This record gives sequence, C-alpha cells and structure tokens, in this order.
Amino acid sequence: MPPRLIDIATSLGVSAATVSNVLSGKGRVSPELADQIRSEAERRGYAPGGPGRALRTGRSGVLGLVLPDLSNPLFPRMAQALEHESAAVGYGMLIADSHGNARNQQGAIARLLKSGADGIILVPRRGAQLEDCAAPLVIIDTPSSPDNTVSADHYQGGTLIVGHLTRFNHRSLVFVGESNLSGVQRDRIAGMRDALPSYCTARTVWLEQEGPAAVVAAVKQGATAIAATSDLVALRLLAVLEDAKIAVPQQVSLSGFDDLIFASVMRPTLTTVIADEFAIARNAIKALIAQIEGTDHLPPSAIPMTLIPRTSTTGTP
Amino acid sequence: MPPRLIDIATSLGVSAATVSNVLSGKGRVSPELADQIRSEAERRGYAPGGPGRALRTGRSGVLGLVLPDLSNPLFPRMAQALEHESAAVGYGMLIADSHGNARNQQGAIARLLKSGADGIILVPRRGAQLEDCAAPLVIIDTPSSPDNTVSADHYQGGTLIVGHLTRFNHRSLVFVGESNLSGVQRDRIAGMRDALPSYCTARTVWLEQEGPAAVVAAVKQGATAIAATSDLVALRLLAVLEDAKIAVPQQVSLSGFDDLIFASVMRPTLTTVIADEFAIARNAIKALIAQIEGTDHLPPSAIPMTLIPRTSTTGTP
DNA sequence: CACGCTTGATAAAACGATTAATCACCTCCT
DNA sequence: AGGAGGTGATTAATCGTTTTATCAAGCGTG
Repeated sequence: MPPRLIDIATSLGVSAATVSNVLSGKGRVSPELADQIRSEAERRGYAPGGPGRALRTGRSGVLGLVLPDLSNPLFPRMAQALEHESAAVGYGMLIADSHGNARNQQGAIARLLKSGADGIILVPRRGAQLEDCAAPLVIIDTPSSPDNTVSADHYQGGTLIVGHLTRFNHRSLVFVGESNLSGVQRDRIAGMRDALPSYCTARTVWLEQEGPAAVVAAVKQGATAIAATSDLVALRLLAVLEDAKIAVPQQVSLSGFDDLIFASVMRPTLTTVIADEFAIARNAIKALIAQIEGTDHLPPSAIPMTLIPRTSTTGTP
Repeated sequence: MPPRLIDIATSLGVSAATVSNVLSGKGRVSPELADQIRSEAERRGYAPGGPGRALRTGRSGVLGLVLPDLSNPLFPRMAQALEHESAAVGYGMLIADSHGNARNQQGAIARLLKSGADGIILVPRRGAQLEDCAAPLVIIDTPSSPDNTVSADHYQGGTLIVGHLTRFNHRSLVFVGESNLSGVQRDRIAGMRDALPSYCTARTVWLEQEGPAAVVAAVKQGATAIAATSDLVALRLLAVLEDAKIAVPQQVSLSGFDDLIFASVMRPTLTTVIADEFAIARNAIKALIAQIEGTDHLPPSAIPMTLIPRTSTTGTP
C-alpha cells in the first residue's frame, strides 16, 4: 500500500536504479529527469526506507535505548531528550527497560538488537557491568566511569551545592545518598566533600545502610544543612524531618538533585541541581551515530550542572 | 557477523529452506534432521528475524508508542508497562513523544511507521483528534471516548473517591481538575459528581480557568474535602493550602489520582486512586497484535480502579 | 573514419529470509 | 511390473532497495 521505488520508476518509464540514484544523489542522471523523479516522489509521498533498504544497507535507522527504570522520574526526561534528538537526525528510537538488574540489562540489549537497532544507548543501573555488546554502544553514566561516553558532571554538581550551602554560613553538613553502589551518587558526594572548606565538617549517610534515622541524629547533633543526591531522597528526608518536628528550612536546609517534577511545587520548594539533558542527549546521539556511520569519534564529554536555589535552603538561624 | 540462516544450512550440508522449515515448524522434515538443525541453531545463538524476514513477511515485530509527554510522570509508567508486555510477546517497542500538540502527534505516527512499526499505540493528548492512520491502531484514552480501545475506568475511579470522602462524613466537597479539555479528567469528575449523595454539595473548579485561589475560597466557605483529578494537582493544592494556613487533613481532606512517585512519601501521604497499568497494557498489546495478525477483535475494555487510602483524608473535625 | 572519452541510463546481482512448486526416492497395491 | 501416493528434501521466486558493471549514443580528435 505505501508507494514503492518501482512504482515511481514505472510511472515515469525509467528504471528503479535511476530513481534510486536520483533520490540518493549518487549516479549520473540528467537534471531534467532528476527533477521529474523528485517531484513524482514528492507527489506520492515516497521516501526510501523500510526493510528493503535495511536489508541492502545493513542499517535500519533505529537506535536502541536501555534504561534502568522508567518509573524512576529521572529517566523519562533522559528518554524524552534522547528521543527528540534522535528524531531530529532522522533516527527512530526503540526502548527497553532493564528493571535494574544486570541480567535483564544484557537481555534488553539483545532484544533491541534483534528488533533491528543499529546501536545502543545504555544508561546503566548503578554501574552494573555489561559483558560486551556486538553493536555500536554509548554509555551515559558519570565521568569517572571508565567506559562513560557522555554524562552530566556530577562531581561539579556536588561542588555547586556545597558552595551554595557554605555561602549561607552552614558549617556542619550532612551528605545523604541512597546507595554507594551508584557511581553517579558517589561522584556527587565526592564533589561535595572536595568542595568543603577546611573550617567545615560533614558526615556522609548512605540510606541503604543506615536509614533516615541517622540523618535526624546528625541534625540533632548540630548539622544545619543536608545535601541529598536526589530530589526523591530529599523529599523522603523532608517527611522524616517533619515527623521529628524539625522545620525546613528554619532549622535545617535541604537540597536535592535533578529538579524532579515535584521539586518546584512542594513546600518548601526544593533547592536542586540540574544538567541540560538535551545537551547530554545531543552528544550521546552524535557519538553513537558517529560510531554507526564510521565517522570520527568525539572524546567523552561532561555537561556542566547548574544550581537552582529555592526556599528549602537558607542562611543559618 | 551475526549468524545467518545459510550459515546453519551449509554447516549441516542442507538447504536454507529446510532450516527455515524446521525453525518455523512448517514443512516436512525428518525428526532427526530437525533436531540436528535446532541444536545447531541453538549452539550458534541463531534466531530468524532482521530485515530479511521483515522484507519477506512484511512485518518487523516492532510496535510504535505515541505518548503526549514523557516528562509527565503518569506516562512513563504506562510506557514501562507497555514495553514489558510487548517484550513478553516478542515485540519490540518504538517510542515517540508528541509534545502535546496534534500536529506532532500525526508526525510522530508517521515517524514510527517509517521506522518500521507494525502498528501504533496512541495515548492522545486531551482528546486531540487524529486524522487517520494507515496502520493497525489502538487508542488508550477513556471509556467515554468514541474510539477508545482500552483504558482505566476513570468514571468509576471518581465514584470511588467520593464514596471514600462521604463515608468520612464530608458534606461539602470541591472537585478540582486541571483542564476540562481532557476527557480523562472530565470523566473522573463526572464519576465524582454522579456518586455524590443528594444530601451533599460539591463545586467543580478547573484550575486552567479559575486558578487555585478558587479552591481556597471554597474551603473558606465551608468545604471540608477536595478531590483532585491528579496527584500533581493535589500536590500543588497542598502547597497553596499551606500558604493559606489551612491544615491538611485537619481542616480539609485532599485526594489525588494515579499514585505518582511522591504520593507515598510526602506529608501527609496522599490518598489516591490507581488502575493496574499492566492490565491496561496487556489488553492494549493484545488488541493491537490481534489487529496486526488478523485474529479476532476484542471489544473495548475498561480496567477498574482502586482506592489507596492514606493520611491526607480523614473524618470531619 | 575509426578510436577513445564522456554522458545518461539500464541490467543484474546482492542482501536474508520465506514459501510455493518441484523432484527424487520409496512403498504399496493391483 | 507399473502407476498411485507419500515422504523428505531442494530449487527457485519473491519481498524493496542499492550498487556495480555494462551498454548505447554522441562528440571531438588524430
């Protein structure tokens, strides 16, 4: 039902090869005939593609995206940006959710390749190692990860938030992450730690190990600011602090990461740190297509992050 | 580089047709030879597919999903469920984000089809009409929408929440939606309205038209419960109420819809209503594949919703 | 005038799988 | 013994596009 190359060819009394040549600008065709063919193709809304072209060229024009968990609000934004950028350069986007674990991650890659992906963009779950991948591959992780291709500069993001908090005269801080298996979270906290002036002190809490009570305890021992590695962690801490009758930001400042959907509408509104996902997506797509089409490699790049100050952080009382 | 049908064939000294027959269980092949072929295919990790099969059969084994907005936290859950169900039946999943407007929606469908989708699953933006679609199509909207294929029973969800609130002796309610252009939101509020006992009163506020101040006003005039059409709306209202020194749930009860990620960790935790997205996804995929493979049609179906009572709703003071 | 060169187009093979048609061989029956 | 019928495999066509090799025609030149 969709128009085929041969339809255009026969309707103009030329051969299929000629039409193909015109549309790809490759062979030698007279300008007049080329115009006729182009306008006829236009008229019928024809564009080469489909399984025929894929079979011949070995490429499908589709990229595969493996995400650890679509229900985690951070990743859909990445997916949206990646889909947008890949559409902009004429590629489709297949998705697969690895549901966190490494086996599914490998399976997800296999599924995408079987469905015809020309290359894979992988957002790994907590640095889950992948065996290896028979296709062009780009990894969006954190700059300190060895095979990272492109990502936000999480370390620098950490320095940003600590700079913000110390400028508010906070001297005793708490850094809170979910899991220290996550390279992203480790790097964020490393940035925080390294940006800490010598006259300040900080304690790091991994919720997975110590639970939120450790954070409350730290505040009761005098900490006046909490920097979490994620807005979701910050939201959970806010609830726990409220239960402990600790007021944010009056008694303790609180910040997150990623500017998730609720950060700007909760009370207090949440100070957070973001990166331009579209920039990351653009670089990732560019790097992947370079691999697929065999053009030049770009070096791994890190996108700088930006602080968004809101009402959850303020000066010490 | 990946194994081909012909590799298996030559390595066993048989013809490609025989291998194809064995793997699809179609022709007549001796059981012993069939076993040999199957084990050789297994050994090499071969599975038929790719452009060759797509070209011959006219099907790619890939479905296309059009979402209005991946950054809205409701849709990724749907996407995740759909991807999971389509993977379970051996189909890949292409995504496209229509960014809300109807033109992009049409363009997104075209892109997906060009990338080889065998059929389309469409989650329309606020009932945005689509011209028509040359491929099998399934629409996930709301049961009252004329061409809806499968969805949650939003109307019944509305009755659920009002039942909950009136059981708590609330007599004066406020129903709050974002936009009355949304069929889903209209149906949710219709259910609320129809479930309202005669001895109760309710006022409907569309935020797009009147803004959140109208809700605060209604509460000051005596309303003791607010039912929002979305958790995100509820969260915004919570902030506005807090600013107006109205305590939730002590002075007014508040409920949402969809159990978004923050609903269970905010304070108060948010009473909400959900549907089983996996059930919706399963039906949608089943209906689409039935269309693609030409098997029998199922009638449109509505998945019942479930109430999740939390601490944001309570009895009248 | 015949040769070589350029120009403009075509014929045909190839990509990897499916499938209808065909074929060789064997057995059974009359 | 000779056809009918069944079995197990192969041959060849086909899907839509790209690309290499080929071909015909025109033109200037030695």
